[in-house]
Amino acid sequence: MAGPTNTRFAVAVHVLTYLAGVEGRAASSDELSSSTNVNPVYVRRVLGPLRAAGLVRSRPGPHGGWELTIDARRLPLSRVWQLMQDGHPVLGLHGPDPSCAVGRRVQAALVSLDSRVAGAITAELERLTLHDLLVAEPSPAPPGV
Amino acid sequence: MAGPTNTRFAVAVHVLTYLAGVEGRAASSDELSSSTNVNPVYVRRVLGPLRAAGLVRSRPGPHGGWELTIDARRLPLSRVWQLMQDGHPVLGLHGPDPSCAVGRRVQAALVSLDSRVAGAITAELERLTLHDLLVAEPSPAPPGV
DNA sequence: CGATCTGTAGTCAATATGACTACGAATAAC
DNA sequence: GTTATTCGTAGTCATATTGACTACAGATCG
Repeated sequence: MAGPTNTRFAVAVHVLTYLAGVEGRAASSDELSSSTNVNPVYVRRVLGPLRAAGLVRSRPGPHGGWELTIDARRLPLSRVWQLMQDGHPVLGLHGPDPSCAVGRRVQAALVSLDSRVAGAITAELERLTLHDLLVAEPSPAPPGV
Repeated sequence: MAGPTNTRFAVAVHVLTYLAGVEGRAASSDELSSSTNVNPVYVRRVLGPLRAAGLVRSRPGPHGGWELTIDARRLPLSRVWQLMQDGHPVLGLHGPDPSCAVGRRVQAALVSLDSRVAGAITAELERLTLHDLLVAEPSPAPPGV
């Protein structure tokens, strides 16, 4: 189980925090790209679901870009996680032999377990809002950069 | 965040449940392969860490194979999960621009969040033992197989 | 010895992930 | 209107992960 190689949640949190920090003006996907170090197209693709959920707004054209449309204090990270997870299973599932009773039982148990684990993650992330990240203790700048 | 494509935990749980069900004799990786529907080599690779942790034992030769060496009632699934996870992050991380303060702050927050999420998952899985899977309500056989 | 099984290296195909190019459509400034 | 900016999205490509599969050495039992 080498961890997920998927950075969507991390990028989403990063971008939202960034937007919360520059409240008042819009930030382009190019600007967000520089801070996150991922491709601007990828930024736009990650932000798509967040816009659909009403967390951010985007506008094309000069002085366009992305803006937060929700109070950072009222945005728990669980919301972001759920939007990025989009119902996908947390625990990987296999495809056991359907004619094996043990296989069917384990499979059913794993599916139900997955919901519970997703719930546990949600509950844990519920306790932290975007605003908490904004006021978090800043890390020191790395030396020699 | 398309879920993990990794089935190690699922296979491990499946195999352990299977072994708990045939207590008394050893099951070969070929037999386990049939039930789980994964390659026998993969089964052996998944079981490696579980053996190292003392959950199972293996013996080569005729009538050899794998045996559970621990009471299923005393084996919480969290143990299995931790062994398969092996310290890997649960939330994917990105590599933000180190010269950006927001980036550093978010990065640090995500790392700490990851521990908390892993802890939440562990706590949830702690509540279920291998034995609970053994006595779980069996699913009905799928029709037409 | 010979059959059976594990242990492990190594190859391969399928899939996931993101970087990147490209271009159309929307918007603002002039 | 014209031009510059920025989003929206399709599509390609390199890389990494995953797990199937082959192969074979070593252990064990009859």
